[in-house]
Amino acid sequence: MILPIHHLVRSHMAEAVGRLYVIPPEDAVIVDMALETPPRRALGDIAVPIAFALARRLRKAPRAIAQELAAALGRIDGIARIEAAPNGYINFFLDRAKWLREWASQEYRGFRLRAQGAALHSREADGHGKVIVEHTAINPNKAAHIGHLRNATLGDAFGRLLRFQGRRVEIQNYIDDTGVQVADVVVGFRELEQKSVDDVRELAESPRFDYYCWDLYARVTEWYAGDKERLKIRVTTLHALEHGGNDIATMAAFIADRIVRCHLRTMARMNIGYDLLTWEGDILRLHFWAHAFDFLKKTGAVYMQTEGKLKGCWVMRIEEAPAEPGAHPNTDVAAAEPSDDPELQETREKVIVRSDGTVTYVGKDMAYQLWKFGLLGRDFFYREFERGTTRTLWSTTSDNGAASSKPPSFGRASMVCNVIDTRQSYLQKLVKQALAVLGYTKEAERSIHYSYEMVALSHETARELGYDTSEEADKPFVEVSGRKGLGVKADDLLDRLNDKAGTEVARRNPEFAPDDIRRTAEAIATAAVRYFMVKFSRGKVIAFDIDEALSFEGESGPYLQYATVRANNIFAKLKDREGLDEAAVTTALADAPQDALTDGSDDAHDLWGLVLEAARLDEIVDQAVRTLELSVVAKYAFALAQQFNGFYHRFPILAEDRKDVRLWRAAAVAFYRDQMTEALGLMGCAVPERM
RNA sequence: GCGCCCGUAGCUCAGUUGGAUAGAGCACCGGCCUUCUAAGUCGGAAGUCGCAGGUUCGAGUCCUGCCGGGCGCGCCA
Repeated sequence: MILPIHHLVRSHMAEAVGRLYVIPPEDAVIVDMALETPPRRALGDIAVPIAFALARRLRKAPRAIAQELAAALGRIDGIARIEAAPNGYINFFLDRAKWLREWASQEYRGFRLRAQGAALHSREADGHGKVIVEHTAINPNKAAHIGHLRNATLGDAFGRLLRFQGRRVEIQNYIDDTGVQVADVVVGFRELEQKSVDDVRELAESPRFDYYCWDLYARVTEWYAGDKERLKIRVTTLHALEHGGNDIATMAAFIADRIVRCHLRTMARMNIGYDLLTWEGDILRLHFWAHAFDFLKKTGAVYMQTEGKLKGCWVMRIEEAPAEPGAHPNTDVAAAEPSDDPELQETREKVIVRSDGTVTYVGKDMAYQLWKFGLLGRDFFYREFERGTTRTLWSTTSDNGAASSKPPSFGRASMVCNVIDTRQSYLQKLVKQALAVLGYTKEAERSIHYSYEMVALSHETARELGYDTSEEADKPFVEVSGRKGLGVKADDLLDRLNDKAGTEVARRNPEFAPDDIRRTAEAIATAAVRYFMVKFSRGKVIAFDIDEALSFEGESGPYLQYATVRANNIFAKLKDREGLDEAAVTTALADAPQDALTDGSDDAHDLWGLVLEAARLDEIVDQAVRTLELSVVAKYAFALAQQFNGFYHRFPILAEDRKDVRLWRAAAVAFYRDQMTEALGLMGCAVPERM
């Protein structure tokens, strides 16, 4: 695709700049050389604005520099022409026929796309090893809601992008099975419903056990609010849970297991899967924290506070944000000088171990993060949790007896991405800092908090769900609260989308069997949700509106699918009516005249424009990974689909009489279809055969 | 108080490491189905890019200050 060509252009430019102006390759002007895509094909395919950067240094007009460089570049294989634009850009025109022949060829399809990405990235020193992406991490005490869908969709897609780039990826789902939320549901069953472990087992056989717990959890929250004394029961439950070996712990373990299975089913509907479930209970039982604690104590990263409010706690000093060099001259002084204000002093210490000896949440997270990098010196045992058709889901275990003798290698990553909403930024920063304090600066750098904003509800949707929104009338959206049972359950949303898509599919395809309708509707529903979740930038609060999410029109997943199905239909018809398959089309390109691509007409530019845009997928993925911004993939795919639809309406293929024109158009569509399918795949969306 | 994020068309949002004429979707108005699926397409109307300075050949984008909104800063998780 386009990145290898970028590489080619870059290296030739660097050579020419070095030769003409005696500038070494490590100079910033060459290292930071930007490549752009000109706004119109008539202007070129790749633009280099380097003459602007050189203008000041050389005391010369950008235009003159561009002209000198363009002349100095000479011939480059795969580049048809190089032009200095009057405004100072250097524009490269690709050899259209050469590249389209290559990209549309059968050999280029499928695995070669990935192989190329892999080859490219092996050149990068960084990120050689495995990348762990942790996402989902839903408390296993109730059904998943739309907020969880945003997390899982982002995490899953991010993992797919990394794999596309040829990196090794391990997807982990962290299960907090010993936390307050699970304890609360246990309290609900025992105190509010007087249920035994066996009663709960029986109840879990009914469908949608997760929905049952959703309501129960909301009731428990209310029950606590009714009498604060009742919170003591939560504390004793929590202790029993952490201790293990009792009825409470048995019930909690059972609930967590069943709810996790519910979550896995929900996520499977979204094409989301995992490599490993990591259970907090296992971290506890295998004493990961004790090891991490020794480590932190030895290095002095945490120390016992002997006076003040935090007396008796093990604390970590919190580093103030380091001053940007030259940003604020005063900041360095302020940071270096210890404050005399005792209040301020205290805010700079974070409790890691409480005075009663129990470890805080962030402490456990530090131990977990150390394990992810293979720095803890301890490991879990592993067991198979579920065997799927394409991959086996593994789970940690602390029970050596239940462990598999030959598990794959987990952990020991060279980079770790934690997909967690932005409200946990502070804590994630602490985890990162702990690594740095321990001397693992490289690992600290490669601890990435993939943060994103929350999903709220639009006022209309909140009202539709029957919630009183008068309290938040002045806010632009209504916050989701799992505690109050407020929110849209993921499965409910998917059910509604399935129904709606099913109706539409049945209407358009009367010949479909019920099974075809169901399968197609599921693919459409999934694409609708997934696209909706990635199309916004991660830093934006989504005010979830049910009608907007249910829409199959405009900028939506189904639009992208539709624009791909159409392309496939062309080839289906070509084969049906004329027995002409894609391989025949692409081989015939070898000696087809190139006028349709290169005669300088608007039609030729439009044809090539579709091809070039489709070729940019690898560039877009690169940008998305670099900026942790998946919406660029969504926006790119949508724009590409729009471009194709415009092409589709203007340029017939089946009804085109000119043989060569027809061939080039078909080749362009084939390549577009491959790239679009790949792009949709990166977002976890399938392309139905018909829709 | 401190830290992070957001502010672009009526609404919801794009706008790449600063670069060629600020773009989409929805909603609104008007065309296009004997033609490769109208979940589509073409056209129209709609913007002091929150405000004020600054840096630059060039600022929606970078810097400073302010205004408005969100989130975080616990011996909760």
